[in-house]
Amino acid sequence: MEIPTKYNPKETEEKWYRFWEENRFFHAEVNPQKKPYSIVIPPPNVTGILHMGHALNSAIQDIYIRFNRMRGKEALWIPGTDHAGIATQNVVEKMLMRKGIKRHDLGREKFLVEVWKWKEEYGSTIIKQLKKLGSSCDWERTRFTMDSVFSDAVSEVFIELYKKNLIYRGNYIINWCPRCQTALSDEEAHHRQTEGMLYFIKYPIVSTCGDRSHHAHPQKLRDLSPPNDHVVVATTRPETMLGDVAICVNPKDKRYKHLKGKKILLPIAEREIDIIFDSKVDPKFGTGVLKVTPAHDPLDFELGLRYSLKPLNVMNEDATMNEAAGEYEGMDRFECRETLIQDLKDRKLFVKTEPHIHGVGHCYRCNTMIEPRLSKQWFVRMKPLAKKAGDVVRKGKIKFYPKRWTKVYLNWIDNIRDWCISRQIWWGHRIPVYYCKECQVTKGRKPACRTGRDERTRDDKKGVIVSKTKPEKCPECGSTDIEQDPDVLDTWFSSWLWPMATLGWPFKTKDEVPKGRRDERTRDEKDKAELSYFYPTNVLVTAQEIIFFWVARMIMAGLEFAKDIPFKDVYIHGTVRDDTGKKMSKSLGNIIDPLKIINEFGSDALRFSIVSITAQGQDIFLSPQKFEIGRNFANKLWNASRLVLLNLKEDLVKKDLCQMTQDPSLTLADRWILSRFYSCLSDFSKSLDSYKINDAANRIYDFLWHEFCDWYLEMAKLTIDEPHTQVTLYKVLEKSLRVLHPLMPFITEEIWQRLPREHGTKSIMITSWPHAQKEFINETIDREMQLLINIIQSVRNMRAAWRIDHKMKLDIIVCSGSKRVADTLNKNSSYVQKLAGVKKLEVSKISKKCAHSAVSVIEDIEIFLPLEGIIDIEKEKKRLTEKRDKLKECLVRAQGKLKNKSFVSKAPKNVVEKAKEYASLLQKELGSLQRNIDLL
RNA sequence: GGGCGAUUGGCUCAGUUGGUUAGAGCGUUGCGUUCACAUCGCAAAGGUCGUAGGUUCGAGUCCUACAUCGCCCACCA
Repeated sequence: MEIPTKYNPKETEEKWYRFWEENRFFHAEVNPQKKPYSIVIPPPNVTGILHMGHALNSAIQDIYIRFNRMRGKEALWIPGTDHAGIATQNVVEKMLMRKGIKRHDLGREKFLVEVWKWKEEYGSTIIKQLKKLGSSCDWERTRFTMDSVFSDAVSEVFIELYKKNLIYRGNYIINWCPRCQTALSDEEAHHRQTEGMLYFIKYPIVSTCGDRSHHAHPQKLRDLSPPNDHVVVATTRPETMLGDVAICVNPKDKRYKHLKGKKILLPIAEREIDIIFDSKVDPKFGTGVLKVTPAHDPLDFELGLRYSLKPLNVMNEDATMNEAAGEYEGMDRFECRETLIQDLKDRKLFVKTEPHIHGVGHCYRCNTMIEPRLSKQWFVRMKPLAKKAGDVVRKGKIKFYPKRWTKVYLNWIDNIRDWCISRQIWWGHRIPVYYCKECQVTKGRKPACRTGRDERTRDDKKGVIVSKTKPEKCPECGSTDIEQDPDVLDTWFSSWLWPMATLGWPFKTKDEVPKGRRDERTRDEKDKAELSYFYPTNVLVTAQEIIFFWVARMIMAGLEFAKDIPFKDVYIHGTVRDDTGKKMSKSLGNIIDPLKIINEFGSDALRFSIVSITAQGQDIFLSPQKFEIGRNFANKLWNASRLVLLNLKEDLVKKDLCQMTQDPSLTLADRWILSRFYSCLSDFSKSLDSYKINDAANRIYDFLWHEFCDWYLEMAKLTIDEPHTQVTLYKVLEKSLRVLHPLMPFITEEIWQRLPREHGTKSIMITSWPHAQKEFINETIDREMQLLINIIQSVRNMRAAWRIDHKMKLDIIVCSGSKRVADTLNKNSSYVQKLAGVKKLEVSKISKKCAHSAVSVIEDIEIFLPLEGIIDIEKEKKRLTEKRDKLKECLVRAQGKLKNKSFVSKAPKNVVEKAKEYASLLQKELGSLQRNIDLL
C-alpha cells in the first residue's frame, strides 16, 4: 500500500472537506429510527472574522457532533450568523464615509439596501473560515437572524410579550452611546475603572427667611466666606450641573442640619433649587452633598421620581450641550466641562479637584464613554421570565459545566433588571409597533417618569398599535395617519430565540408550516420545522462573556415561547488569552490568527493543540509555539501509519475481532496493546461525556504515542509478517483512528481511506464508534508487559550510565525467585533482546553473584550486566549507594506509616494492604541493592 | 462593597470523591540518524505543591486567615 513520506495537511483538508460536503455527510434529518443530538452554534457576529475564540468554540462543538454522529445519533449542528445591529451599521457607515456619503444623506431605505449589499458580499466570511476548521455543520441550514422566517419569529415574540404585559415603553435613564447615538442595554455598557477627577464646587445657600446677610445675590457671590453661606458639592461630571434641580444630603448628616428649609442658588444657571434629604446619599463620599440631576444620572433620576423633581435635559443626542445649557449650547460635553470649570473659578466658586478612580460605562461596540440619558425606550419586564429560568437551573434540568457558573448565572437571574430593547439605529428588526397620530394628539400623553421603571403608565397605551404588519387604520379612531416606531430591536432580542427559531418555531413539525411560507432569500430547506424532534438541543458551548447577554436570555425565551429548556448542558469554555494573560484583541495587536496557524500547522494541529490545553473552564494562554503539540502529533501518527501501511497484507487483516479474544497465537504484546486500547477507549468516552475534553485528547495522545508507537510498534516489528501481528496492528490502528477522528478529522480520514476496508463505508466520519469490549482489558497482561518495560528501561539506563555504544550487544542476567517473572521473561526474551540491545538473556531463579557487573534492582528482580573492564567498580558502588539512600528514605517513611497504630486501625483495608506490600517490596529491593553493593 | 478563579520543577499547565513514590508538554543535559518518524528516539537532571494555622491515622486535594495576580457583578455622585 502506498503512502507519501510526508503528510500534506493543506491538500488533505481541501480534498476531504469537499468530499464530505458533496456527500452531504453533515446533513441531518428527522429520523425516528435514531436519537437526535443537536447543537446550535453561538452565531458569530456577521461582521466578525475568525479568531481563536471561535476556533476553540467550534473545535469543541465539532468534536461533540462528530463523536455523537459516530455513536449512531442523528447529529445536527446548525450554523449561522447574527446581524449585529450596531456593529454592522458602524461598518457600513464607515465604508460609506470613505466615499463621502453620510447615512442620513441616503435615508433609511437606501442605507438598508447598502447594508444588505455589504452582507451579501462580506457576510459569509466567517462561515467560510469555520469550514477551514473542519466544522461539520449542516451548512444547508445556515441561518441569519435577519432572515424573513427569523424576523417573523421576532415580531411574534414581541407581540406575545406585549399581550402578556411583559413589554412596556417608558421614559427612563438608559445608557446612551453618543457616538452610535442609540440606547444600550445594561449589559452592553461595559463598566471600566477609569481615572477621572472629582470636582468640588461651591453652591451658595439662599435664605428663605429674608435675612439679607444670607441672601446670596449674584453680585455678592464673590464674598461668600462663612460656610453657612454655601455648601460644597463634589461631582465627576460638572457639566451636568446645568441640569441640576436639587441638592441632596443624608438626613442623618449632622453637618448639614442647618440646610433645612433653605434653598440653593445654582451657580451659572442662576436658578433656585431645592434641598432634599434622602438616606441614599452616602455622607462619606465627597462632601456628603449630592447634586441632583435627574436627566443625567440613574440615582438622581430615582430621587427625581421620589421627590417629584422635573428632569432637565441639557444635552443633545451626540453629547453636545443643548439650548437648556444656555451659553454653553453647542459645546461638546468635555469642552463644556473645561469652560464651565474656568467660569466657576472666575466666580470664586471652584474649590479644588481630586483625582478619582471610578467605574464608567463604555459602549461595548465602539468604546465611547456612555452618557446616562433620559429617553423613551421599550423595555422587557424580566422578573416573570427570570423566575422560571432560575428554577430550571436550580432543579438541575440545565447543568453548567464547570459547575461554578451556576452561581454566576443565578446571581444575575435573581437580581435581574428590565431589559432595554429599543435601539435608535436602522439595521435590525423594526419594532412591530405603530402609532396613531390622531389618538396621540387628542389624548395627549404625559411623560412616564412619574412612576418607577417597572410600572407602565396607561397613557403609553394610547394610540399604540402592536401589529406584525402596518394596519390600514387605527382600530380606535379610524384614522389612517399611522406611523411605525422608527427604532429597531436589540440584536439579542433575535439571538435569544436562536435555538428555537433555527428549528422552525413557532411550528413544531414540517406539517405545521403553512403552505407558501418560505424565505425568499434562502432555500426551501430552511422552512422545515423540526422543533419536536431536535428541541431541546443537547449542549450549548460558549464563552463566559455572553452568559448574561445570551445564555440566560435563551433559557428565558425557550421556556416562555417554546415551553421547554433550549439545551440540557451548558459548557462554558475559557477565554483565549495571549501568553502574558491578556485577552486577545485587535487593539492590543496580540492576535494569533487561526487561519495563519492552519496554514502553517494544519487544521487538525490547531484543533488538537487548542483542545488539549483547555482544562475545563480554565482560561487558555496561547502562543504560536503551542500549536507544535498538534503538528508533531499529526506527524507521529502519519509516520506510525506509514509503518503499518507499508507492511500490511490485505488478505491477512480481515478477521473478526470478537473471535480474537481467545486466539492462542496472540502474543503478550498483542494482548497488551488491545487491553490498553480498550482502556483508552473507555476513558476517552468518559472524559468527553463529562466535558473534560483535554483529558480525552491527552488520553488518546498518550495511547497512540507512548503505548502504540513507543512499545507496540517496536515489538511488532519482530513479527510483522505473522497473522496475529497483522490483525492486531490493523485493528488497533483502525479503531484508534476512529477514536481520534472527532479531534483530528482530516488526517484520520486520509489515513483511514488508505487502509484496506472491510465494509463499503465511504468515510471514517460515518463509521460507528468502536464498541467497548471490556473483555480485552486485562490487568494481568498489563502487569506482565510493565515488567518487560521496566527491565528494558533498566538495561537502557545502565547502558546510558556507562556510556555503552548503542551498537554493542550485551549479555544480561535477570534473577528472580518468582516463577511468573521467569515465565514471562522466557516467553518474551526476544522483545528484551530487541529493545534493550541484548544478545544473551539468562534467567536465573537464584541470585547470582556477578563480579564486575552493573546492577539494577526492580522490586524483587535483580538485573546484572557483566561489564568487566568497562565499569569502574568504585563508581558503580557510588551510583548504587545513591540509589540505596533514596530507597532508604522511602522505606523509613513507609515503615513509619505502618508502625502508626491509628493508620492500621482506621485506614481502609486495601490502603493498609497496599502500604504493606509497598513496604515489603521496598525492603526486598533495598536488601538486594545492599547485597550487591557489598559484593562489588 | 460583594462574588469567583488562580498560586504545583526554568516556562506553560494537568492532578477526579483526601490514600502509597505529585504527572505532562516545552526548555535543559548526555547519547543516538540501518530502512515509520530529527515535527524523531533513548536516558537523565529538576518540585519542602503561595504563607501561617487547623481538621484527619493520612492534606497538593477539606476548613480558617493572610499575601500576590486576574476576572465578574454593584446607582459611590
